[in-house]
Amino acid sequence: MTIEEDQARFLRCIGEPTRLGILKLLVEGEKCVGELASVLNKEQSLVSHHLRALKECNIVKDEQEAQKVYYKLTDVRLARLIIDSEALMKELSLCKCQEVNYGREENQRSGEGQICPTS
Amino acid sequence: MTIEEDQARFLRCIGEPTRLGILKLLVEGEKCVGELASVLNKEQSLVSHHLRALKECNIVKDEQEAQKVYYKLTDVRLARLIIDSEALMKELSLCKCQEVNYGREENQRSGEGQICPTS
DNA sequence: CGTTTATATGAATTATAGTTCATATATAAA
DNA sequence: TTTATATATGAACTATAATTCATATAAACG
Repeated sequence: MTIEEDQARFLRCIGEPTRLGILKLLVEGEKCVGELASVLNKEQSLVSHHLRALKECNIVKDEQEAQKVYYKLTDVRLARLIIDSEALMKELSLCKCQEVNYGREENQRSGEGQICPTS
Repeated sequence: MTIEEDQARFLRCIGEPTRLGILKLLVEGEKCVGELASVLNKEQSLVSHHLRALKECNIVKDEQEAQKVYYKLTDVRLARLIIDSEALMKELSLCKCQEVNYGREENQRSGEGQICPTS
């Protein structure tokens, strides 16, 4: 089991339309299953299946309160990931030819090709 | 076609083990197909298929140079996304019960539940 | 208790995606 | 102008995942 397999599972878990819908609602605050289903206009069982998938990836956690079960994000940084990836996706689909300053390996000058530019 | 569908496609495109392997190599600098295939120890045609998928999502772009075709990330921020999501995934899988300070909607006090805490 | 409300689950179906293999294309080199 | 090298492609196969439906569980309420 490689790190890429784990990371892929994690990203694919987030990368499903209905689950993204759920997660974006949970960014605003915790919600119960029925609430999610009705807002998203999806079947309760479908939402339940998706919540289970999210829970298995530790992306959400649940808490029972009377009959209802409330779900919330396990970590605030998930909200960032969701929001940032949406923004990035939008930009990339608009601008297919945005330049990146990595050089060919043999041509790299120092300072280029760094992963996290100080901005 | 909703924004969640687009975003899901984008995240799923990144969220595949071999493509993540490719992308992590491209974070270091551009590479040609054969180079990627040999480092990853995968068939050339498989890598080629995956590169096409990445290209269709505007995640990578290619540039021919003699017989070789070099691929690179379209945007530096993709490196950030890949690195940050790996870090987050690792933390979440270690710590399944990390608290997040969103309140139930009806219980939210001002300042809680904000998306991007100033940190 | 029986009934309503809320959620979960499993099996069956359908849809989507990854992989392999054979082969096509295209540039460069002999 | 044939041969070698590098990459792309399409079809067939296989694997994985999403959706639906029927039903199970479980708490609350009359």
